[in-house]
Amino acid sequence: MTSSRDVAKAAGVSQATVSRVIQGHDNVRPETRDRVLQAMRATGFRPNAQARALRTNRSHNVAVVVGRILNPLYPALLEQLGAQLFAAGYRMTIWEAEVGGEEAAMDALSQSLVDGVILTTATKPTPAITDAIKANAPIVLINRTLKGLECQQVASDNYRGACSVAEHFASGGRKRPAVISGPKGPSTIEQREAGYLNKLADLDLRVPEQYRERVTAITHQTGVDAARRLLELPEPPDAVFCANDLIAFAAMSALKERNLTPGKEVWIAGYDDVEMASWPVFDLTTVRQPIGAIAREGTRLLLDQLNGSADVPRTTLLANNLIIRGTSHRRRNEKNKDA
Amino acid sequence: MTSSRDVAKAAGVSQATVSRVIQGHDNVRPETRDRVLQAMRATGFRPNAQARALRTNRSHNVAVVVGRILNPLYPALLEQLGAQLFAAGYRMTIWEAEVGGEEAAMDALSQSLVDGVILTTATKPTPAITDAIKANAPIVLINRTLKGLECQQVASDNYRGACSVAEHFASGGRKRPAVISGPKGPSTIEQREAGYLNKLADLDLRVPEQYRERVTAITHQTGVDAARRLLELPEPPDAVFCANDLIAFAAMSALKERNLTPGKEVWIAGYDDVEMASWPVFDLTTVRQPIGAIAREGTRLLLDQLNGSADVPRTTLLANNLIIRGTSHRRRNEKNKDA
DNA sequence: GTGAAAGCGCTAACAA
DNA sequence: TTGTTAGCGCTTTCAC
Repeated sequence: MTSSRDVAKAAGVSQATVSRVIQGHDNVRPETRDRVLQAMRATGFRPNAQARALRTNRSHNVAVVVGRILNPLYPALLEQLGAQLFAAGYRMTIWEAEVGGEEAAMDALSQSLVDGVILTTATKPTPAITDAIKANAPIVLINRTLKGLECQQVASDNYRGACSVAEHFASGGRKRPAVISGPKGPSTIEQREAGYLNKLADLDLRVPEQYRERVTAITHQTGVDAARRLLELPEPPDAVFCANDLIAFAAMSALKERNLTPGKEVWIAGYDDVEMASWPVFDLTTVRQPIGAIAREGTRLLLDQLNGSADVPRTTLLANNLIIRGTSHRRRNEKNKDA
Repeated sequence: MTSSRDVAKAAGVSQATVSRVIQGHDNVRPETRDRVLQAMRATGFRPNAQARALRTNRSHNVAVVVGRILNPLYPALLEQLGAQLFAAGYRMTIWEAEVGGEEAAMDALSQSLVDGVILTTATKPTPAITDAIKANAPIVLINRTLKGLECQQVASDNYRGACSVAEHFASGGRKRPAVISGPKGPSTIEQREAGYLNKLADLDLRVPEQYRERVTAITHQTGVDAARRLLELPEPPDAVFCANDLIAFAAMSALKERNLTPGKEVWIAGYDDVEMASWPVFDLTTVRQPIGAIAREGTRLLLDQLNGSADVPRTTLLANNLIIRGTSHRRRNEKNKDA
């Protein structure tokens, strides 16, 4: 490993000058700079990032904490986050919450391994989180929000997104709407459930207890089971809103078992608009989250904080879009009703 | 930020002793150790990982380079890799090859930012890769292999896996097998195609040119298009082997368009056995890759190299398993034929 | 415009 | 068992 000292020797300058060239300072005579660059190339020099990080107390590394990375929403989110951070000169390290990644990320923060943390799946304000935020550490919550936490939070408006599903069901003449919700905890799930049920109530559609299913873990199997329970009822629902697309796909499996066609006897709607939702086999009505915008805004807020230009902490909610596809169909003369 | 020096002062010992306690050396009197630990807690001390990394020249960080993270195979692979590395005391940074991540990861390696690199989607020996390997840098290729590269490589045996599909098709009485292959380059794709075609030839089943489709990018749409072209032929194939599960799902979409049932008129097989393949809606015959074993073996080889106990570079191929599901069905009396 | 010198927070000889 | 000391490779005053 050649160091800046070696380069200095080779170029016949001081090590400090090499450092200036590395950083692109303009107070170096062009001729000198060229000589140094030459020497760098000749020696195959690469500045040691650890040393720089130690000196500047900046690692240019951001930790992103995710939940089960197998949910296709997260890869999409990560891709966006990675691109945003990369563009800003940061690297992204990924930490899985399920295996203690959340605490580990906070640890990394206090060890100066990462400059900031983006939490995408925070479900409760653990001591690790609240302590760090109290210490004014650069932490941003995206996707899921947490009430009463004094930090920047960015999510999509899951409540209103779910409302739009309720309206869609109602305007489509659905009389027995049901819901398959997810685990208690994640704000996303809770708000979708609340938005859907409240809006339906506004529209004079009560959702009885037996039409309210809940999976405790988001897997295909649990989704299928929940949907089966609904379909086995004496009077099955004629529309099912699912906590997310994965559950909706599972519900479609359950319909298929009974030779029911989504969009005919039973309408189905999901949430997220993961890529698969648009595949012809699924053609799923769902609510699209502005993943790109969430990632962009979250990154921006974190970088602002790192640059000291932090705004006052607030929760930003971005608008969602109902995407109507084949699993729910409005009759033609109703098209104007819900403009 | 409190440093080890602060702790030393608080505990009334030298900074070196604090360092010993941090590292768990046993040549510290228990009483002294306790005093130091006490002081650590009191001051909220966290050792600075950058400083340690600079000193030891070990970052305990491994870069994993992936391709399009949206292919569900990669999240699964990453999850396994992350768990393995975490268990060994390493963190994982993820780099996307598509946005220059491969070069960037090599850069990070030469900057001592990461201790090693795991490439999951290497398609050709770029100068960055070959130079690094020539310099004996800790680099391991998994999933995709590269001929003639002097480093540890771990993959599943895609050639033989594809052979088993060919045998399955043949023993099921398929007469007009086709293939939808993927982009040229990735060893996985090429070997699947070769294994399938060669084995079919062995079995006296030639695959004519018009039965050999190829998508240039792995997306649902390109897969649908390729499958359509096959189905529009005067005499369409009665079995299609797809480069991976994503393409197979797309082929199923194309069948559905024409009201064909996968497993009846046309058999479909994929590759990877991503989670969705087992969903009732797909119920896809496919070849399961031993993702866990690949991750485990790849991690082991990298860590060996980091510990100086490196073996001679070789390419390890792990066995794959044909998973027969609903998109291909053998008649009962043929069940024994291909034991 | 350039160099000398101090030091980021830690590890690891070496001494005692 | 503990302390002293010398750096790891860089950035950043402060002189000149």
